[in-house]
Amino acid sequence: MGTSLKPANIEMPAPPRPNPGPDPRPMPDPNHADCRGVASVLSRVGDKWSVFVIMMLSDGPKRFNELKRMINGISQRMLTLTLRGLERDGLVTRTIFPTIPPRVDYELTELGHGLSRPVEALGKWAKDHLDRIEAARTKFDQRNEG
Amino acid sequence: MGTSLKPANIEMPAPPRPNPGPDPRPMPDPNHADCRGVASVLSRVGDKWSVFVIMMLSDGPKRFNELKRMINGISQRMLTLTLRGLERDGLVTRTIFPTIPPRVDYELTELGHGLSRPVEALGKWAKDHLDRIEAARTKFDQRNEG
DNA sequence: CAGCATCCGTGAAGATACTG
DNA sequence: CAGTATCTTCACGGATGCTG
Repeated sequence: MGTSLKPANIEMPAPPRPNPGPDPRPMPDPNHADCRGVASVLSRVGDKWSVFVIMMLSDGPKRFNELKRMINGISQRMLTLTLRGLERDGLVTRTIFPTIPPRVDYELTELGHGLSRPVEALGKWAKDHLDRIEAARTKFDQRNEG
Repeated sequence: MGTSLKPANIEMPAPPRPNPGPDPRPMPDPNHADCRGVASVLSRVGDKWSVFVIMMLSDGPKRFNELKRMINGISQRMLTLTLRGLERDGLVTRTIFPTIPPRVDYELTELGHGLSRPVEALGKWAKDHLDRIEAARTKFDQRNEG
């Protein structure tokens, strides 16, 4: 199917872009291969439970139920899965003390602490601009709903 | 169901925590109310498509299909939803040019540009430590699978 | 206390087709 | 070109019960 290739009515001159030059952009990393991997790391950050756990652990090791209490709303299942994920990524260590009852401490690794910095920066930004974002949301919802 | 409250075998003295003091931690923000809102912002960052779009838009406005091409793998539906979400949060603007064929430009707002900075910091961290993380993953998987 | 196994409901995401 | 609408799928997450 030709899908019409009429030379008429094609690409409009419509809006004069401020930047029509020959690609003068910095483009820090056009490498598509990296994106995949980076995305997997970012998705971990996007996981709200992971972020909370990292936050909670940023000031020292914690026990399982200690974390569960602090986060307040997470199910045991999710906490387990979250911790496993973080452990898998080398972001937290899991230390078992063979006492009775058993005790397990979770602690951020060097890598985990490193991650906590940009995450906290992001969290700070989020906190600082939260009101503006929520305002935008309300406004948008009103427009779209009224 | 007493679940046993024998004074014996209770809380162990097991591991001498380096920090058993009366909570000398900084605790930047114990406010639980904020967490909810912050989480909603973080979840947006965690959404891989949102991050990609923000990245793509960080160097100037783009059209719908332009973004679709650049991201390569996103469905039209997801791109639409992602852009709607970003627009709702006041992170991107949507400008319609009533030409034929129609043209819509998406551009980061001031807020969106502000967000792109910590996001890129996070992306940089992810890229820098990607190999270490992937190594940890492989190692973990081997342990758990072998 | 810490954690796994299981079941099940919800909704997020892809594919496809149609409209302005 | 830039969407909307619909259908289907399936992974995420909660609840529950059991083990070491």
